[in-house]
Amino acid sequence: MWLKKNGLQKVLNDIELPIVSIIEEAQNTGVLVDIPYLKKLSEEYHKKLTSLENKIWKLAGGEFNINSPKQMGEILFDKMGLSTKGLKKTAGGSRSTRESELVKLKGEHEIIEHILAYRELQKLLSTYIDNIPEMVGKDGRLHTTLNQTGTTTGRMSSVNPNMQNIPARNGLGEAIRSAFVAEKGHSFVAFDYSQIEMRILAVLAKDEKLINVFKEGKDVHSSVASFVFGVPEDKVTKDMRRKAKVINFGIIYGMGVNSLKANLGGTRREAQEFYDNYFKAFPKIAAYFDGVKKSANKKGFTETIFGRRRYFKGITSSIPYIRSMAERMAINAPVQGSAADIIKIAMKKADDRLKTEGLKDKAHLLLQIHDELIYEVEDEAVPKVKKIIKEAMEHFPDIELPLTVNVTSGKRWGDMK
DNA sequence: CGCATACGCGCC
DNA sequence: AAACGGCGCGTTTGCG
Repeated sequence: MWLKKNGLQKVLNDIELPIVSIIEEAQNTGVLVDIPYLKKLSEEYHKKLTSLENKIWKLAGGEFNINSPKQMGEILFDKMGLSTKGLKKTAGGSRSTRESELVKLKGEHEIIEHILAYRELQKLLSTYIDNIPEMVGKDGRLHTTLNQTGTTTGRMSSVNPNMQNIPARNGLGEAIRSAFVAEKGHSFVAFDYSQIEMRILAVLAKDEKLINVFKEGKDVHSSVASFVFGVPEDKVTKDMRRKAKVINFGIIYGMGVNSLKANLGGTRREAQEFYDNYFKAFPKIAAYFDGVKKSANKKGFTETIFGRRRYFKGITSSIPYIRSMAERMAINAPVQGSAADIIKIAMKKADDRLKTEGLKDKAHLLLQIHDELIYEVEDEAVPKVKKIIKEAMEHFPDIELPLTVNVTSGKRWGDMK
């Protein structure tokens, strides 16, 4: 009754319920882990960690707990007298020692680079390398728990361990991903939506310019740069594209002028001008954001394309900080949530296709990582599976622009092409 | 001793 | 490079 009243029956029936068993299967399947590989990595990294620890203690002129931000602040700013000018405070009012602040001190003392290197290794060892082997089951596979309704926006989450935040970016991260391997005679096949949140923004805002960028298969950052800077596409410089990328990325999080300035560098004026030019180039997006805020303020919730709601506290607050935060959440929720809806629907469609094609026992879903599905597939079935799952994920005839899926495969998660 | 926070940091 | 939106988790620290 309550669901019907809130118009969420379809979200439950058409999106969530059909994937309950699919998620359960993925959990039961698990991911095969190369434990000896992790043990070797652990030894290697622990050696480096110890060496860095000694170097840091030497430069600091004494031993302390490098893992303690409190002690780190006292050493750097009190004992060693490094400048705190322009450094951010933590939420609790202490001098922050997070990476973004420490890099500002790189020129002041060589200890900084060693601290950053230590932090990176410590994080990888404690969270992943030394932890994961203990969680691997008797079957040699790691079985995460995927929380289907773990977030306010509609995304899933993953716990014990969180398989959605396994390192991916830097060189060391790749080394960790390589610990996850496909069964003999199988490969990983990964399908990821390209720029899905920008595409959803284009759809939600009904912005023909942005919709056309995707219809024509153009590079979204270069195209947006061309519109915002008012130059032809072949005159878009590297720096223009970089700036457009920052604003494209920030816009779906409800970014304001201040955070744009912080992220672009330069003066407030320049940031304001760039910000204004963006919304001048995309007036439909400005109008859409305005409408979302107004509607959230009036109704107390936002909706995704498929009717999933998120309710907000603070959207009517008179405290600017509280209200701005709620407004940023309100801007982001339909975008992030619609993407979550789409991939959940795609999970069901992909599963149906595997069944009708008789491939259900040759391809198993392992993970969903927000805009990406990862399967383990029998080698001989890989080409067929690539084709049909890509099709299933891209087939959204009611969405008025193409949803593009990139496909990669490999024997190790850290080595996908 | 266990538990809750603060902090920092991994992912999309 | 970081991180406005969304998460989970390890370590430290302070408290009961």
